[in-house]
Amino acid sequence: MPELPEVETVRRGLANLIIGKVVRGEVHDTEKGFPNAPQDVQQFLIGAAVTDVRRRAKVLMIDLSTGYSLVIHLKMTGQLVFVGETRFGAGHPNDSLINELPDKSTRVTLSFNDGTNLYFNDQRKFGWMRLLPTVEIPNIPFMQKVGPEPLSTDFKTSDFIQRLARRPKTNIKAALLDQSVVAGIGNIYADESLWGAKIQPRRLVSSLTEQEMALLYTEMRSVMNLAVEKGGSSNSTYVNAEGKKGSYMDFARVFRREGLECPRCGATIEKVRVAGRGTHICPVCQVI
DNA sequence: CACTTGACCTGTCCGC
DNA sequence: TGCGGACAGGTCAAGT
Repeated sequence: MPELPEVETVRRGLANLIIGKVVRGEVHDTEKGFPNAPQDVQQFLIGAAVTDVRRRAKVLMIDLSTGYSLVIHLKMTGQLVFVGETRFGAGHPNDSLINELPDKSTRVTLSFNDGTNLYFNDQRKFGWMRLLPTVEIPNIPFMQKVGPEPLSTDFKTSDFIQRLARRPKTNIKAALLDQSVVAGIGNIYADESLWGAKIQPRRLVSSLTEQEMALLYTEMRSVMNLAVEKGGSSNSTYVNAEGKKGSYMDFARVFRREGLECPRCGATIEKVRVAGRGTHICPVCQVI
């Protein structure tokens, strides 16, 4: 799932579904001891009510009435799937989840006292979930170094340009993926934003003009806004617990469109490797 | 120090 | 069909 728009979509769904619910029990896989020491789970999680669901960068926070929070990073393949007490009708995309979860990718199951469940699934096990005092969250290393929220009204073009300038000798794609520059951009929206600004991903940050960076700022925000509006991108059959499926991929201009026509100039989109990641470009309009 | 590369995992897809 | 390798919506540690 998860870049900023996907995590924000999960956040909105969870906020609608679990705020006010009380945690009845928690089962986690013993391999990595999620989400925390058993005594903390017993004391600060079981019996706690969910008071809020927040997001910072790609990190979700489920705040609890005990002053603790579940802090979650989905990394590459993490999912939070809510399964309600009401059966969906046959044929509904979520119908099968009721019988199929938990499955082998389920790392944590949270059960609520009304019989509903929230499953943290993560095929590749890169993701994590930690139970922490809410006030301690800003002190974890990730929060200490993460950059500003790109869609915040406080985040101006000049901030973007100044932050990019801290990484002059790296390429612009790596800089966009660097969470300390701006929070929440990942591989999909980096490629989409660079295409929008007609910037070749391998360009060194120091080679960009102020105009190019300003255009990139505008394109990046517009891509992120559209993606949030569309519920993010889904490349599998996964749908969230509200039955909504992210549709941004229907609007993607380059991402996973190699071999197809550039919607701007008609040239054939290519897939290359930049900053260690698969990277989609129009070789004609994203000039060196 | 800034920057790049591998490691962390499992599953899937693609070519032989 | 079987098998090896590349690759995947992210981040961190270790290397240059």
